[in-house]
Amino acid sequence: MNSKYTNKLRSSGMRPTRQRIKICEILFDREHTFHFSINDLAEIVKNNANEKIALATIYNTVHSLTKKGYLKEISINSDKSYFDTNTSSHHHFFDEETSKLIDLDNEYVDPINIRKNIPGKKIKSIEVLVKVDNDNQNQK
Amino acid sequence: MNSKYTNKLRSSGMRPTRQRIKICEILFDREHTFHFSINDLAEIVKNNANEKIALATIYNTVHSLTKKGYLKEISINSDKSYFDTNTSSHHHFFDEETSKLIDLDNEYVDPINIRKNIPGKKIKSIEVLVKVDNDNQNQK
DNA sequence: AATATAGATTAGAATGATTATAATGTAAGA
DNA sequence: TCTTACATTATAATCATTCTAATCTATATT
Repeated sequence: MNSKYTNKLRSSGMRPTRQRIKICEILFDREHTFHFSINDLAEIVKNNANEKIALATIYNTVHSLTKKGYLKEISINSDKSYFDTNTSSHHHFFDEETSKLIDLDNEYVDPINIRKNIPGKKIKSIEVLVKVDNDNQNQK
Repeated sequence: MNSKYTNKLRSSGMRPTRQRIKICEILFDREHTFHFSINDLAEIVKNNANEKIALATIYNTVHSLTKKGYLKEISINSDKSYFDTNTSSHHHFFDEETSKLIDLDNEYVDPINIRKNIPGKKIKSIEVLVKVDNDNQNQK
């Protein structure tokens, strides 16, 4: 049981279990950034892995990876959580037709200056969500 | 059965029922913009109204008002929907400590220019979410 | 004003995402 | 190899939301 994720997990204080390694391979052995819901991931695990992983384990592992900073949670829709393997601060397009997320890297958006502040509060993040829809479609 | 909301509802193609008028009064008889979850609203209805309104009716009415453009849905948390009586395009602070939304009017944010586009897609909205937390608190 | 009916409300059941539980399994240090 | 703290698992529980089917009502028609 060895994988390039064994150390990554261990050094983050997570025991490198079979299930976690498998999930890491699915999530991070990719060319491009990957947006997914828990359900998407559970489907991939089911089709791809040669062993079952309990849904609760998938939830736990994704949440642990998020807490450790290897995944980023994104809130677009209220009915489901999305996660992103691109953990850098960046923005998103959300395609209303397909309900898919597309990264919008910082280089395409000028720095955003907020000319208001809330007493006693500190800005933790600034993120832009650009909703798009088909070009040839009428307003709803 | 008459109210300043009777015509507003009727002219939007919604029958002015007792329940809808009551909900409109709760939502719109306010000085300031109001951010709420369905649960918040249901609590207010329960404490404030002298009649029960079924939860399903509250959901239906809020969704109808949203569809008609009198409310705006905001996605912050994946576990709950928030709505806003300020339907103009504007941005938000989200206080991570209290889980409360605060309006961030456009005047405090410079126009945002997106230097990327998706073929065949048209931008419908651009919104900024600024997450804040207590100033004197350590990073998690 | 009385009637008919399309649309609205209702209570409760159903659904779907997520979390909790408690039993069993396992990584890793002694 | 043993031990044990942590993980995984199947299942049940929870919570927000939606569906259903019965009842009600606003309003157009008589």
